[in-house]
Amino acid sequence: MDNYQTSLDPVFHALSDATRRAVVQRLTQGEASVSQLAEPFDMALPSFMKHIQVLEGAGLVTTQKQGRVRQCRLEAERLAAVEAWFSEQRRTWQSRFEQLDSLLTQLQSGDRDD
Amino acid sequence: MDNYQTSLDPVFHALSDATRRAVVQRLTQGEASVSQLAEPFDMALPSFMKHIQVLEGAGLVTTQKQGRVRQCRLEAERLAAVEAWFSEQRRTWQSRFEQLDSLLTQLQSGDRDD
DNA sequence: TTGATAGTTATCCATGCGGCTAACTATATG
DNA sequence: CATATAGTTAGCCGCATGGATAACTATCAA
Repeated sequence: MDNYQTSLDPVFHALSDATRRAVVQRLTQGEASVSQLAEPFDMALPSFMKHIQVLEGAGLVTTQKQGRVRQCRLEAERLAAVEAWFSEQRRTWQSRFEQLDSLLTQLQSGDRDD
Repeated sequence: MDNYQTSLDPVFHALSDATRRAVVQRLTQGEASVSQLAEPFDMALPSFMKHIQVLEGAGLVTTQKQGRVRQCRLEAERLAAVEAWFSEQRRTWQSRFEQLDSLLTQLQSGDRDD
């Protein structure tokens, strides 16, 4: 229950690069081959391949070779796992915020004791 | 509208480290000084300070010096901005998924034409 | 079978990152 | 004033990252 936190390291790292985020974004629309994914980027193929490998290592993308073509697809559950981390943070932060808010309301109503 | 994507780089990078995520998590509960934040970690202070600086550089945390103490607080809007990126991805992915689903349903109903 | 296509492997390079120590500044406090 | 406390600054180190090129393998098409 705490352990999954550790595995977030590579996922966040994978998403910390604009090229890789663009690839993820592209893959939300459906599968694509490596060269299809690489096409928009002014980058040598081996360099681009590293990005794919980082995404794959993070579990955000899975790939499969069909003939000489490697198809890539998004692992949406992994994205969802990261979203869950944010929800958790927001939950704590919001509950504190609401406590502060109600405290402030109390203080204000106590102020005007005319 | 596309530009904010670029600024996500440092935020994701900041969150790609377990120490920094733990700091964020701690700060959801309220402000804290640098040494209070550093206490759980077996790390020299200057090393820890770098983490705070990374978080600050990403806009996830703001700090303010009161006397010799530096207070840190979470910038929740920044967290929310990242959450928004995920929602965007999920939105695209889900709509594609629903299309595939309805397509599949159509094919199945076409199958049993007895 | 001869190309062209799609990746892969190997190697190199500059820069950045996450840790450290040592030495310093500035503020409380006895 | 003297000393402890809370950060800060500077510099070092090893390793990872993101880019490149060159040369290779494997598959598809004419």
